[in-house]
This record gives sequence, structure tokens and C-alpha cells, in this order.
Amino acid sequence: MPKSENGSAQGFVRCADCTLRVRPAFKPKSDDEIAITNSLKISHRAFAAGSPLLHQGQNDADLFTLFRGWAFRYKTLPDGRRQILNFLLPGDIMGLQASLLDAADHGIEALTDVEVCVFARRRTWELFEKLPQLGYELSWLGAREQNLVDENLTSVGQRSARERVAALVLSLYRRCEQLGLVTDRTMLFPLTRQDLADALGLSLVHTIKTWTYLRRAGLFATNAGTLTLVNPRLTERWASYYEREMKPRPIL
Amino acid sequence: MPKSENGSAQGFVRCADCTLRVRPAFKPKSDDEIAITNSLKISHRAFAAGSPLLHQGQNDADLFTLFRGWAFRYKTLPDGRRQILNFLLPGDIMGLQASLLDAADHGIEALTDVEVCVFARRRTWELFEKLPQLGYELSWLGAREQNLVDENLTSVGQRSARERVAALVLSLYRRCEQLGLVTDRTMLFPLTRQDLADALGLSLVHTIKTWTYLRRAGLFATNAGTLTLVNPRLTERWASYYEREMKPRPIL
DNA sequence: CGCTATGTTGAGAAGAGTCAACGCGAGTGG
DNA sequence: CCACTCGCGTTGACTCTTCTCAACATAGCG
Repeated sequence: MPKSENGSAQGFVRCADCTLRVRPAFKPKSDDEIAITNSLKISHRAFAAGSPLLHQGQNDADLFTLFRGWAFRYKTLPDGRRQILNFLLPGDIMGLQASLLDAADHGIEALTDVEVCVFARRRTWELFEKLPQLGYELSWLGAREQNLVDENLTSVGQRSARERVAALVLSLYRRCEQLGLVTDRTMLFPLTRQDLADALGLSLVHTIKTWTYLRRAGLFATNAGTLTLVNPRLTERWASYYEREMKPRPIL
Repeated sequence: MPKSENGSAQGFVRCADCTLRVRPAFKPKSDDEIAITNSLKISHRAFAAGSPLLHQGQNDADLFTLFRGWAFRYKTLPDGRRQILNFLLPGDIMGLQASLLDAADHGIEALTDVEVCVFARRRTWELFEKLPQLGYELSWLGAREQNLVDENLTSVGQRSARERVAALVLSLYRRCEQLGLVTDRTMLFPLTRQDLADALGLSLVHTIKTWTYLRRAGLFATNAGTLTLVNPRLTERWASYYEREMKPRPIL
């Protein structure tokens, strides 16, 4: 159980023992690659739900991989309005922008209790230089994240409230499915209504009303922090959603 | 004068002669680096305004650098709604996502007549492997573009119509300023109202009304495809805008 | 000259926001 | 054990931003 806000380091998981890497969503790695990755991993930390993993403006951020749990990337305006840029699931990279550029323009916050693999930020350039394969995969993961943000921007800019909600649920469901986190059409769903609102660019009240409407329309059901996608086809139709198929991706 | 929709190849500009690279916005490059970059550049093409530079879904895209002119990156939904993700100015990279992942989820279109430097897509991995410095800079440029998209998503999700217009104008102005494309507070401004609307996530009519309102409020003035930022301070206030200072960046 | 693409304006409709009240469960302290 | 607060979720009533429809202006072009 993660207890520390500061990220306690109990239970280092060696890359060779990674339970995540072996899932079908990820590209197989050679023993060599696993050893190299492991040598770059400087620690394994746990954070409680709600902990900040990266501060907006922070300029000494490490590079993380999310090992377990959910998180989100966000930006806030001076007056406090907050936009959630994308959600992070196991295997996703955190702090790449902050490592490449000199500071992070966004924050990252844990949505559930999480565990992360920590890679030294100072070594990012070293990594590109000495392990081009990993540098390439890092860029790959960055490009993939940008795809998600592109999709969200299109959603917020062009879709109606109902379409946005349906599209977000579908997108998260698809990603969880890929990771084997869905059983019986049911997945963990730790977002509050406010989180949803901030991700969708809608007010809290309107988000709740739209959510309720779609739930009653039979798209999905929620129960104690889980979500069941009752009718995927219907949800797709509500979302004007269409999807690129996803190939196995690199894992750090 | 570019005439070809297909990208004619008159006037190869060698990296050593690049008029862009020497501007203060870009990091100085050693002679070695310039020679290497030049060896990777396979052609120099011109496209007319309105030409597609990258098709949504295209899977054999090359890697471009925008050498002259404006372009934009966009996504369309099945029913035709279009979201402009970000605008591209000289020095910006195009097709990185498409090269790293297997296909582009977005399109790119020329907004003015443009010239681009073409780098072979097949060599992207080779590039990371043999020239880690360039691989790193590519990632850097990717991270920077994501910053722009993050900012746009925040704008579209959280700002009111007037704030959005002001923020977009300011952002483009700042970028042009960096590139030395502003004289007398005046810059080229080739966007149609429809382009603005698609970038801001607003309807055409409302975009026009908001634009007119802010113009009358004295923020900026437009004339024959140019824009003059009459009152930068006032524009900042309308935009709830604040900016990270920009350091010199790599150029490919 | 009439075409078409782009820009402008007004009026009414619809979507989304704001304000306010209330329910509910988890803690907490008397 | 109860009253209390606090965070979160829900709903209704009303407001206002934004969208849609439609008419008209203007400029470029065959």
C-alpha cells in the first residue's frame, strides 16, 4: 500500500520481473534490452492518489514510467481554470517534455495510488547518445501521447457535450482493454465529475447532466469506482468515434 | 514562384546557405552538423497555397522542415468537421508523428505558398542510430510542438471566445517575432475566418463577430492579409495569457 | 457579366454556464 | 451515539454564450 506523498521506494521491481512488459500491448524486448533498461532505472516509487508527480513549471523533473494506477497531465491558467490534457495508464511515459525542454509547462497528478519507475533526467541526452534504440522508443512514446492530445483537442473543439463524453469513455475503455484491464466489459474508473469536466472543457453541472443522460440512454453504467460499457456500438455512434488500430508499442 | 501542386524541386537550398538557420531563434550549428544535415536532405520543394503536404492516414510520409511560408496541422471527423491542431511557421518540423508511428492521424496543408526541405522517412531510424544528436533534436522539436498543442487545448477547453481569439493572435505574433517576421508590429496573416474558426473551436459566424469586437476594442488591425498588433498589453489582458520565455531551438 | 468564395450582420434557437438547494456518505469530535 | 462538517454528486430554474439560418456585401475570376 502506498502511503507516502513523497514517493517511498519500497519494492524495487526489476525490469526482468516486470509484469507489465509481457502483456500483448507491448513489443517483446530482448534480454539485452531489458538489462540496459534496468540499468537506467534508478528507483521504483509509490505515491498516494492525489499526489503531484510533476509540478507545472518544474525544471528538474525526472523521467517516469507509470507502472501501476492512473494519472493525468494538466495545465492551469493564472485564474485557476484547469484543463486536463490527457490521462495516463500503465506503460505511459511521464516527464518527457520536461526532460527534453528545460521545464514542464504542465503538471501531472496521480488519480489513484500509483507506482512509477524512475529514470534519471540527467541521462536523457546520454540515453539518446548511447542507446539510440531507447531514444527512438522514447520519441515513439512521445508521438503516441501527442496523438492522444490531438484527439482530445479535436473532441473539445468540434464535438458536442454528449459526443465528447461518449468519446472519452470509449477512448479510455479501448486503452484499458489493450492493457488487459477490462473484464466483463468492466474497468476501474477513478475520475470524479470534476476531473471529467476539466478534461472535456465543460462545466461541472453540464458534465453531470450529460453523463446522466448517456447513462440513462444505456451507453454505460457506473458502480463504486468502476465503469461498465453496456453498449459499445451505441457509444461509438454517439461519439462519432473511429479508431486507428493499435500495434504493440515499446515499453521503457 | 511555386506553381506546382505536386511540389516542384527548383532551387535546392543547401543547409550551408540556409537563410533561416542564422536567425537568433535557432541554435548555432557546427560546420560538421550542417554538412551532416545537408547529406540527409533529399530535396527542396515548393507547394502552392492550399496544397496538402500530408494526408490524414498517409503511411508513407517523408519528414519535412518548413523552410518558407505558413501551414497548419489538422484532423477531421467522419462528418467533415475540422479541427486545426496548430500552425506551422518556418523552422517547424512536419511529419514526425507519421514517421515514428506508422501512419499520420492528421493532415497538413499549406496556408501560403511554401518551400520545404525534405528528409527521407526511411532514414528516420537510421538517423537516431547514427546521428543521436539529430535524433535528440528531432524529439526536442516534437516536444515543442506538443507544447503548442497543449496550449491550444487549454485555450479551446477553458477560455471564452474573446480570450481564445486574443490568445491565438498573441501566440502567432510571438512566434513570428522570434523569427524576425514582424516589422512595425505588423506581420503576415494569411488565415481565413474559417481557418480561425476551425482552430478556435468556434462557429464561423461567432468567430467573425468576436474578431470584429476585439478589432474595434483596439487590440489589433488587419489589412490585406497582414495583421498589426496595435495594443499588445491590452491583448495580453484579454487573453489571460502568459508565456514561457523561449530559448534558441534546434533546426534540422 | 455572372459566377463563386469569402466576409459581414441580424434574429432567433439551442447548448452550455451559473446559482442555489438538497442528498448522501465518510470522517470527527462532543 | 449523535450532531456536525466536508467533499462529492444531483437536480431545477434561470442566464448568457454560442450556434444556426438567412440575407446581403465584396472581391476575384472565367
